[in-house]
Amino acid sequence: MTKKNVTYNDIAKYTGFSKTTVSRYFNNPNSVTSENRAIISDALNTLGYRENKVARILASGKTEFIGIIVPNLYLHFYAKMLDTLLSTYEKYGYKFIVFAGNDNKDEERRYLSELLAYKIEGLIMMSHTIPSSELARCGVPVVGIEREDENICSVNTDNYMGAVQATSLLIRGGCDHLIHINSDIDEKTPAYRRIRGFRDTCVSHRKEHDVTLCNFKNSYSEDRAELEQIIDRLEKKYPGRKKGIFTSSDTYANIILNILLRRGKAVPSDYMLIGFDNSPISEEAMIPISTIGQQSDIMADEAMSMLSELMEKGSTPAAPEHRIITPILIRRETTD
Amino acid sequence: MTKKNVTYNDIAKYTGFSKTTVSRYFNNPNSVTSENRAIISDALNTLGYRENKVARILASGKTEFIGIIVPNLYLHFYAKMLDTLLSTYEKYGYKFIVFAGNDNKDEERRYLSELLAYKIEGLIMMSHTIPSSELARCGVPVVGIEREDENICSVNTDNYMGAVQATSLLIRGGCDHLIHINSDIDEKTPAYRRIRGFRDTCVSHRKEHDVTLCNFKNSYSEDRAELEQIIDRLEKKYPGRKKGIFTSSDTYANIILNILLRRGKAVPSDYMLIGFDNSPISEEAMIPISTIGQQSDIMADEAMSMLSELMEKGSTPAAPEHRIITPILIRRETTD
DNA sequence: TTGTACGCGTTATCAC
DNA sequence: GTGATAACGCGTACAA
Repeated sequence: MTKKNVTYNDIAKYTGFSKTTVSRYFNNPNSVTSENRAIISDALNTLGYRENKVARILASGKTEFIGIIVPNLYLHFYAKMLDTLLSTYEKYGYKFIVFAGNDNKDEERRYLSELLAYKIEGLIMMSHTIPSSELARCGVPVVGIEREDENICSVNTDNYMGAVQATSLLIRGGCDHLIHINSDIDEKTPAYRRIRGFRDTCVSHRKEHDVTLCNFKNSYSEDRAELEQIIDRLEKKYPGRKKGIFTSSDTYANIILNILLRRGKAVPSDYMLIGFDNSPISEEAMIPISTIGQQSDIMADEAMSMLSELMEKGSTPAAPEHRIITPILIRRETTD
Repeated sequence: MTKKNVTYNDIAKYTGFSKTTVSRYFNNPNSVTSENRAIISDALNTLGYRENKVARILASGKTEFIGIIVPNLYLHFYAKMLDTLLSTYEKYGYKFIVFAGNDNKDEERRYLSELLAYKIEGLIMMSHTIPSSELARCGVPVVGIEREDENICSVNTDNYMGAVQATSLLIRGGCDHLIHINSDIDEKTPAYRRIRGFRDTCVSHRKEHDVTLCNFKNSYSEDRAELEQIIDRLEKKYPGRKKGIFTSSDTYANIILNILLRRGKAVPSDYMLIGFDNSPISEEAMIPISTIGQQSDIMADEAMSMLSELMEKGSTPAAPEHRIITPILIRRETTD
């Protein structure tokens, strides 16, 4: 945009061919003599041509844009997910316009309409604020990841199974009392199934258990203070019993681990501990923390393959398809 | 794109106005009667008009696109930086097309040319593979963040000052022997100045010191193994001396902390420890780790204000401007 | 194999 | 305040 843009027209004039031939040089090279291809190629170089995909979009109707809205990128899960999604460029060729909507519904609506104005061909939605009923009406294929997905296609971790695996591991480890700590989430979010998986497993094994829902602030000191109180209560209420704690995120598991170690508790003999996400902290903790690993590479790939299918078809499916990815149990030192 | 797109033409026919008036409704509303505005507004709703910015780009020449290439998003620094950059949408209105180039020069070149094809108005470059000499010739304003920046504008942390602060803290803490651990980086990268800052501070205080450059793999187990050996050597070489370790990243500081605690060393009395980045791990570690905090919010804002200035002017400045952001010393329990 | 003519949806420049 | 008309850069029938 600095100087004048070189266009097909310039190349055409310079070479004596028509714009059409220049266009064909790019889109259907075989229909141009190899000699003429060389001539055009030279002209492109000497004139310093730069392709303009914006014009191509207008003519062809294909933008090759996919919109992504993430809640944030300081939580490792979203960062990792976005990283993996961006890497699919090599395979699918779609370009990504990315927004981070910090849990603000109106902002995210603006992001969405901005994306639609740029004629994205598909949307990958990881934020929670806009209900799927609304997303389903936006006119482009949408795939949700780990969010409420009643009316849209989605890719989710098998949260229920993840919780079952985690809880079973604690039971096998000989814990007398099981605790699940989660934030106070909506029943419609996929992560809610972790609570169900925990409860069901405890019940079917006739294990004493608690579910504690907290109002986490995503601030280390505040969340730590809250978890300190929870540990206090547990110590008082169930003294001497071997406890197994399953948290909804590795971050909380790590905070609890730090609290326990500072109090001189033995992990895993007094307390067993398992988190969720396989985020770096789980591996880097003082005692490496067992966790449930979401397979973000597979999830990203499924999301993209699903989305590209939807974009091919053009029509939205009658019933939204939900793909469930089984998580992986990662056993480390807090349970073994 | 699902059905037929509603365009200005449709609105014009429906209302009896011309396309021009419809355009003015959006771009210069005051030049249209409020009654006619109402009529157009109704038509837009009933026909279900959706603006098409791609067409606007072609006509106006302004894409409002900024390209971002990050090396990856699993390192917290990049994720946080991207998060903050994306948030500037509220202030500047630019949309971001994002690529993650995994340290592959040819891939990143393709990303760059793809971005140029979409007529980005500016580029924010956080990857290291493409030399700034090449970036300077790409035809759009470029701002680099924490990378080699000889020929481009940039925003960097004052790495030298950060290292001076960190080293001084260790010295004030009474350490006898100082160690700096870094990866084997190029002298041209901003982070190299951490090494200089460490050395200069040690020399001016006449402190015994070592600089150890490692070949880190970004794998916990491998890096931990390497750091174990380094601690072994230190223990043998300088037994009984109080050691102060300054690492180039919080991740390494945390690994070292874990190693030391497992070996029964006392932190901060036997060893003092300070990292770099103020990443979550520094706060979440068993003993909260002192660190040098890069002010990523300020850096992102400077990068954007700089880039928007460059984009306004249109011309590249004769000499690239380098903005330096002073980092913040964060004192936690590994030094106090 | 190559060229002509038109369309994509908007903005800009004139007129009125 | 409003309307023709020509760009913007490229793709694509259709014709040659």
